[in-house]
Amino acid sequence: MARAATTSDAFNAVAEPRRREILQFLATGERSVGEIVMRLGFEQPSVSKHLRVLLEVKLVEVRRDGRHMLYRANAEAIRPLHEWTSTFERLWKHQLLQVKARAEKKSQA
Amino acid sequence: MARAATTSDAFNAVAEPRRREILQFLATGERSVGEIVMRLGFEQPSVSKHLRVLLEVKLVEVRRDGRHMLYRANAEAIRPLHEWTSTFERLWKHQLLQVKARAEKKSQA
DNA sequence: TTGACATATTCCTATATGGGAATGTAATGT
DNA sequence: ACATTACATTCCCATATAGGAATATGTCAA
Repeated sequence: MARAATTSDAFNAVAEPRRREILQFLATGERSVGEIVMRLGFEQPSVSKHLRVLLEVKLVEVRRDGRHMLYRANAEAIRPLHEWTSTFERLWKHQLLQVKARAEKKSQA
Repeated sequence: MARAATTSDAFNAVAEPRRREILQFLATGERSVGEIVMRLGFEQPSVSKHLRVLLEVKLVEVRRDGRHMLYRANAEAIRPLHEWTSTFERLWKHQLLQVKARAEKKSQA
């Protein structure tokens, strides 16, 4: 088997850095494709293709306004990622304390 | 260009579901490859290969114990993901309230 | 040394990508 | 009807998988 499709879930969709940039820009509000192109400086077809992927996994939603397509982030679809990473929160806080403890022990010696 | 390498960063590495399963299992403590194989039921070479990817992006660390290789999660490497998703937290809370508000308005009508 | 155990690597292949370039489609103004 | 604006889609291609099978490497025990 090959790698899972980018459209298979939010995890795969946001693996692409440009899609993350687009999402973060959309987090500031509804934007047209042209505004995204202007702001991020990607090629227009590239932006459209990335938006399509984001749309398929419901990370964004669209509505038409004349000839403009207005995209907005659907934050709800990012929650699963947030929750998955949260299961490690306890762990990294713990690990940070250990690192600190070792550092302090060293500075004493 | 093709898709970015799975080893290019934590985002790409955790896009693969089996790697997420491995990481979550390792969050419960240090484990040998054999224990991971037993617990998750993947082929041993598959586990080794996934661990290699996780290792390259520093999502796990290893130490040898006799013929066993003991892997552990490095939670610190997951933090960037957590923080990225956190930037949308405000947004989804807001969006949830909107959904609720609409629902209540409807039930009144 | 030999064998058994634990893990890693290599080879193979089907498949999905992301960018570039070109083209298609939809909506508006005149 | 036609030109223009705003997006979307298609075609092409180099590249990186993930799994399966087989094999290599490393460690210990007798």
